[in-house]
Formats: sequence, structure tokens, C-alpha cells
Amino acid sequence: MRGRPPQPSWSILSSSLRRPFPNPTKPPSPSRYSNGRRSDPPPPKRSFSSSPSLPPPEWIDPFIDVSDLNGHSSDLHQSPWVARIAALLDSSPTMESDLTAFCHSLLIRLSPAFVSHLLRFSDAPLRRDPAVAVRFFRWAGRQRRYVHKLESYTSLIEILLSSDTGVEKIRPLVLEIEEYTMTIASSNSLIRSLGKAGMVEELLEVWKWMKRDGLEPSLFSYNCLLDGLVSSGFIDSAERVFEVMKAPPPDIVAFNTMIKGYCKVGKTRKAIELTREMDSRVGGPDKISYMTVIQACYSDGDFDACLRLYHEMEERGLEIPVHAYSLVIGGLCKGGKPFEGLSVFENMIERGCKRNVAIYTALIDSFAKSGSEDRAMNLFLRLKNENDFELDEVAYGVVVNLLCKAGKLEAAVEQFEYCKEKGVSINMVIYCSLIDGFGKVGRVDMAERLFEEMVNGGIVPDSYCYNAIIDALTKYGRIDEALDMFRRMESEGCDQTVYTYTILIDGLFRKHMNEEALKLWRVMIDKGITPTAASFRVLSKGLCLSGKFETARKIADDLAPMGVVLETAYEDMIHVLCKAGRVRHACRLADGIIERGREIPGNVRKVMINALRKAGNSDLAIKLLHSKIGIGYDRMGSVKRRVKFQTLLNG
DNA sequence: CTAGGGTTAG
Repeated sequence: MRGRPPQPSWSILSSSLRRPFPNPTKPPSPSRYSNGRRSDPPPPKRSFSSSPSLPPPEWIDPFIDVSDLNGHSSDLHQSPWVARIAALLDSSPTMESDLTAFCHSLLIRLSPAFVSHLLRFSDAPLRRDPAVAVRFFRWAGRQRRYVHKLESYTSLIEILLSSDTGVEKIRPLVLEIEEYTMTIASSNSLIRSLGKAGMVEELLEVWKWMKRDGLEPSLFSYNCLLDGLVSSGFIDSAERVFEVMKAPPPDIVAFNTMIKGYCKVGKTRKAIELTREMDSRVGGPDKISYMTVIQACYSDGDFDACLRLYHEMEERGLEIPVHAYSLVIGGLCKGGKPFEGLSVFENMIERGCKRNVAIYTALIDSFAKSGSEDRAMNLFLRLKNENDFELDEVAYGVVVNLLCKAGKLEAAVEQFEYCKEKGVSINMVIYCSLIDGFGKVGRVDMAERLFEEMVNGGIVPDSYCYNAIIDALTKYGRIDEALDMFRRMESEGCDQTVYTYTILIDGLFRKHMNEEALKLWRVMIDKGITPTAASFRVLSKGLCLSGKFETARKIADDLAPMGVVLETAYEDMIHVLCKAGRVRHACRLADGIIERGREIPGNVRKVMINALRKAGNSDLAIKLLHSKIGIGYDRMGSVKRRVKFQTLLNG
């Protein structure tokens, strides 16, 4: 539950949603104006003038009525003032005084509608520059006898929310709105933009004011509220709103918003249940409902569900977006089923969907990883010769990687050089595959050269790259240089991972630098890096083979309270000991497990039986096979004890 | 008279 925001105060919603707000009297206004809460501003009084000798300044409007000229009943043209004022709106420090001087010399004042218009329309420079918009808004507000329209507030807030302005700057603006009488359009606009920005507290304020002014939220209002709650992670609140929606009842958008909400918090099952409910309530899920849940299943790694949902979409005759195909095919590819992926892909083409590079890349990668390198390469070469596609760096990345993994370094370099020629950007991933590939076949010099070429090209290597080069150096005995790289990583601010440590610990043990290896393990633990089963396997192997299996056992014991999942730690150690022919030690370790009240798993017994047989001790092997050692119980006094391996060794 | 979904590599 870490990182989850606190639930907003529900009281506001529950009181206002359950019964209609009566709104008989308006609260006393804190406004400095005498006409109660602000609604539209008072009509500007033309009689006002600061100087009796001059005509009064004129309030200018954003539109001019030209209906008299052309005979149409109502024809509005934008006033030429709009462009002239807009030209003054820039980030210059004298913007305010320029505006004042301009208006003063031409005897004009900007009407509230004029200001609202400048804030609303996208051709005004204010859309791009929120800071200028705020300055203009504040300047206009200081004009004599001027009161902002509510729409100016909503437009300004929209501008601020679409930029990266901090929430703290927007909050006070929202609070100023309290004095206005809400309109359905303004409250909807606010609910939508506040919801998008995750300003749920403010959104609920607006909701309250809306109710206060006797406005019934529309379906649109409800849906924006739901979306706001959902995108801020308040799924419980959204759920309660959804449940009280009666008039209007939830529509397909409301359902889809809830589905998104459940998906967001990881409740994919609940989301799918909701799609079932849609059949009887809104005439069934649509393509967006399906897209949302397919996306969630994909993120969960539940690729079977992706495929099932896709089939459902087909049965219902829904239009299947390309992106749905991408997810389904991508899922099949990741799940190691490239042939099934290909068949869905063919369906997609039949239906006239546009092919894309991402899907091809996924297919190529999947074929390669499930052992059909030839097929993968053929597909790639076919695409390369077609002119419909520009293969990107990801596609080349996949191919370079597959060639490297197959040990075909010359072919990999060929593609790499081709990328350079054709201007396909060479990124870190491609370098990384090559470094790893050359390292794995022992051409450490090439791996090093590529690493330096990458760095000189301005790429800052990440942990994958460092791990690849460290692995190369380590595997071919250059442990000191590997350790140099390890330190370089640290000084460059690149995080060392559990893989980095695993590689080096393994390398150190290979060089019989047992103390250093153990020390490195401790450094890793101290840094708070969670060990993996593989990392412990490397450590325990090294320790066991150097006769320190007590130390290994103790470390495994220490890890358990850390909550590290090393279910197979002891089994791994027994494996290592058996493989090294130290069956006696393996037995002692197994007894240690028994002493802690655990059973020895069947596969571990099998390993021990095989080890005994290999060591030429087939008698003991058979005895173990037919005994209850490690799994059954002995009667010792009144206490149940599992039969120990000791009994085997004692004859 | 608005709103709800969005991928490929080490």
C-alpha cells in the first residue's frame, strides 16, 4: 500500500450525492461587492471617468456586431482590438505598464468578456505561456470597476493545468471561484481539468459549489469526477460514486472509467467482472473496455487472458484496433509462442489492419528466442528488402542480439555497420549486445574496444553495459580489470546490480580469492541489494567447494529473516556438494534442514541418490531410495523426529 | 455537447 494517496474526504460526496442539495438560501457573501455572490460582473458604467475633461474610457468587447451591415440577424466579427492587445502580451517585464499605457492613451478598458476571450482562444499567446496568462489576468483584474467573468477563471486554470505549473499555484485561484454562481459549463470544465490534474480536493469543492447553486451534475460531470478520482488512485471513492449513480445511470464511459481504475490498482479480475456486467446494463463492452483490460492483462503477464479477450472481441464483431493486435501478438511472442503470434498477425492483415514495425520486431525476437533463428533472420531480411518499412534501431537491436547470441559475431557487426551507414541510430542496447556477444566467445579485446567506442560516442553506459564488460573480463581471467570497471561504475554514478555482484563473486571464487568474494557479498548486502537465488547459488557453490559450507548455511539462515525468497538455497547447496562428490557434507547439510523441522524435497533426494551412485556407492543409493530418510518419522521418546541422513552414513 | 484505451530490444 506504499505510495497510495490518502482518500479524499468522502463526506462532501456522500451528503451531496445521496439527496439533492436543497439550496434554498445562498450563504452570506464575503465579497466586497454589494450584490451578493459574484455572478456575471456588473455591467460597466460608462459614466465613470477619472478626468472630467476627457470622454470616459470605453469598455471594449471581443466581438463587433456587423449584422446591420450585411442584413443577417446576428453576425459577429472579432474586434480588431483583440489582435492589438494580444500583440502586447509577451514575457517582457514591462508588459503590465505597456498595457496600462496603451489603454490609457486610447481611452479604453478591457471588458470581462474581452479578457475571457483572450484567455480562451488558442491563437492568443497566453496558451503557450502560463506565466504571462497569470500576469495578464491579474493586470486585468486591477482595472477600475472590473470583475472577472467566471469563464476567465476556468480558462486560466485550464491553461495552468495543461502546463507544468505546480498545484500550489492553482489552488488559490480555485478558491477565488467560491464567490461565483456556478454554471454547468464552468463546473464541468473545472471538474474535468482538476480531475485530470489529480486535484481531487479542489474538484470536490467545485462539486459542492455546483450542488450549492442548484445544478444537477450531468453524466459528463459524473464521468469527469470518476476519471479524476480514478486517475489519482482513489478507486474506493470512485466505486462509491459509481454505485450511487442512478439518475443519470452510468453509461459505457462510466463503466470504462471504472474498468481503468480497477486495472490501475492491479485488480484486473474485478475489471473483467465489470465488463461482464456491461452486457445487461449498457449493451456490452466496447472496444475501449476490451483495450483497457487487454492492456492490464498484458502488463500482468497474463498473455492467455489477452488472447481470450481478443477472441471475445472477434466473436462480438467489434472493431479491433491495431494496438489490440500489438498487445495480443506481443503477448504470444513474449510467451514463447511465435507461431501463434504469426497466425494472429495473418488475421490482422486479412482484416486490412496496417502492419507495423513493432509487431514484426516482436515476432523476429520471439522466433529467435524459441530457437528458430533461421525463420527470424528470414523474416528480417524480407522486411529489409521491402520498401514499405523503415526498420528502426529496435528492430536492428533484436537482430544484432540474435546474431550475437548465436555466436555469429561477423554477421552481427555487418548489421551494425549497415546501421551506421544508413543513419539508423546506434544506441546503448546494440552496443551492449555486441559487447556481451564478443565477451561470451572470448574476444575480450573487441568487447573492450566497443565499450570505449560507445563511451567516446557520448553514450553513458548503464548497468547492463558494465555487467557485460565485467562479465567478459571476469570469464577470461582478467579479474583485476573487472574490479577496475566495478569501481569505474561507482565513480560514474552507475548503480551496481545484483548481477554485477554475482558476476564478480563468481569470478573471484574461480581465482580462489575466497575472502574477497565473501567480502563482496557482504558489501552487496550492506548496500541493501536483494540477493537472488542465482547470486546465492554462486556464493554457496564457492563456499561449499572451499569447504566452508557452514558459513554458506549460516548466510542462508541470515537471509530468511530479510524476507529474501531463497526457497531453494539449501537444495542448491546440496546439489553443489553432490556434484563435487562430497556426499558426506551434503548429508550433514540435509540433516541441518531436518533439524529445522523441514522435509527434504523429492528432487533433492533424487540428486543425492544419483550422487551416491556416481560415487560408486550404489548400496547406499538403493538404501536411500527405499528408506524414509528425509521424509518419514522416527519415534524417539514422545517427540516425532524425521529420519536423518546420519543413519545412512552410520550404516 | 463535452469524456473512456495505447506497444517492439540488451
